[in-house]
Amino acid sequence: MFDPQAFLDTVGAGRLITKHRKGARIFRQGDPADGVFCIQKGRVQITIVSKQGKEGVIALLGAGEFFGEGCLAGQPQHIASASTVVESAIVRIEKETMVRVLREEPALSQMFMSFLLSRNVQVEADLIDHLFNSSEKRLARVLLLLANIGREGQMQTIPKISQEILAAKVGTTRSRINFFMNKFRKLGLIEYNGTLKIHSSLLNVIVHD
Amino acid sequence: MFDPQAFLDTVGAGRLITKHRKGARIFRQGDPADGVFCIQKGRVQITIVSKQGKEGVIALLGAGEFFGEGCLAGQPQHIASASTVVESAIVRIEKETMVRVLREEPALSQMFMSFLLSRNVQVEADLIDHLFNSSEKRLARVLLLLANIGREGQMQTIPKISQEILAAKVGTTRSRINFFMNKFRKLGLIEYNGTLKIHSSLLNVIVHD
DNA sequence: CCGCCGCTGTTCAATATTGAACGTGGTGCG
DNA sequence: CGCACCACGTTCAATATTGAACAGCGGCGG
Repeated sequence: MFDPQAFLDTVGAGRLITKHRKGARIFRQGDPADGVFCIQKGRVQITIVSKQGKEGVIALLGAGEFFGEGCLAGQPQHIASASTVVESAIVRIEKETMVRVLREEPALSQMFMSFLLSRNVQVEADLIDHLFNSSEKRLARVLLLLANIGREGQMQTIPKISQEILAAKVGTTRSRINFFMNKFRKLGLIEYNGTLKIHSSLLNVIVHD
Repeated sequence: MFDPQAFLDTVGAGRLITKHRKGARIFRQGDPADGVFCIQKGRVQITIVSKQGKEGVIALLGAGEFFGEGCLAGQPQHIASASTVVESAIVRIEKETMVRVLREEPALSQMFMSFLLSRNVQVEADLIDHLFNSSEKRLARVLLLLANIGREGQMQTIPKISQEILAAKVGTTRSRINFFMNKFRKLGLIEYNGTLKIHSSLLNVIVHD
C-alpha cells in the first residue's frame, strides 16, 4: 500500500533520519512547524493539551505514516505534541524539500495523497465514534484498534498502555477507564495482569445496538 | 486559496454539473462510491446515521470544497449521506477521471492536496473539540463557525437551521441544544425570532478557561 | 376554517460522567 | 532496607446528559 523506503530514497538531501528511545519528544505543541515527519519504524503518539491542562491523544501512528503535515496547510506552529511510545526511527523532511518533492515527483505525490486520504477516513471515524458512542464503546474501539495494528483474527497481546493514556485517547477520565476495564475483564472480554490481551469477543460491545 | 473554476475547466469530459434545490440528496450512506463531488455554489451537509437511528452531521461544506473523496481511498460505498442545505450547483467527477486528472495535472493535484490538508485540520479540530469541550462550548463553536462561513468581524445572520440539525452536529440531544440556545439568548450572546444572529461575544463562551 | 405536521419551549426522573479522595502494591534508588 | 513514586483499584457526592413526555405555535393543504 505505502512504501516509505521508496519515498525516502527519492527525497535525497533535506531529510534527517533519527533514532529515538521510547518516550522521546519529537516536537511540542507551539513549536514552529517547518518539517514533515515519517515513521520508518516504531510507534508515535500525537497529543494535545487543553487550556484546562487535560491531555488528549489525537492519533496513534505506526510505520509508514506521516505526522506534522499541518505545516503544509500553512500552520505556522504545531498544534499538538509528538512523542514515541516505543523505540522508533523517524525521518524528518524539511517543509521546502517536501513541497518540492511533492511537486516534482508525481508518484510520491500519489503516495502522500493516499496517506492523507486514509488519515482523513481515520479521523472522521474517530469523530463519528465520539458523535455516537458512549465512552464504554469508545474504549472498546480503541482497544480493538490497538490490537489490530498487528492484524490477526483471534486474540492479541498489547504492548502495555497506561489507563491514563487510554483515558486521554478515549476522551474521558481515568476512573471511567478503570471502571470499564474491570467490567470487560469480569466479562472475559479482555485479560490482564502484566500483559493486556484483547479477545475478539470485545467486538460485541460495539455492535451491541 | 482554491479556485474551483480553474479546476473544473481542466477536467474536461467525465464531469457533470447539476443544480440542486435546497434539501436535495446528492447521495446516500451505502450507495456505491465512484465519484468525487465539488461544490461550485451553495452549501452541502454530510450526515451519517448510527445503528440506533441517531443522526450526526460530520461536515458542513461551502463553495470550493470537495466531498465523496473517500472513494479515492478505496471506500467501495459512501459511509455518509450528502444533501444540500441551500440551492446549490454541484459538479460530479468520475472516480477514474479524478484519478487521471490528479496524475496528469500537477497543479490540480496540488490544489486537491491543499484541500485535503485543510480538511484534515478541520476534522482534527472537530475531534479535539469533542475530546475537550462540553456540549455547551461545542454548540458555541458550531454557531461561530456557521457565522464565519460568510466571514466578518461583528455580528452575523445565519440562514436558519433547526435545533435538530444543530443537535446532530454538536453530538447531543435537542433538549440540550434548546437549553443552551435559550441560555445564550438570555445572556445576549445570540438573538433569534425568525432569523438567527450570532454576536461575536459568543466567543467568550469558548475561551472561558 | 380545521386538522395535521414540523419545530420550539419546558419539564423531569433516570442515567452517565466527572473530579477528587484514599488505599494498595510494585519498582527503582539512595 | 526505607522511601518516593507510579499506576491501579475503589468509593462517592456533585454535576451533566439523556430520553421521553407534553404544550404551544405557525404554516399549509383540503
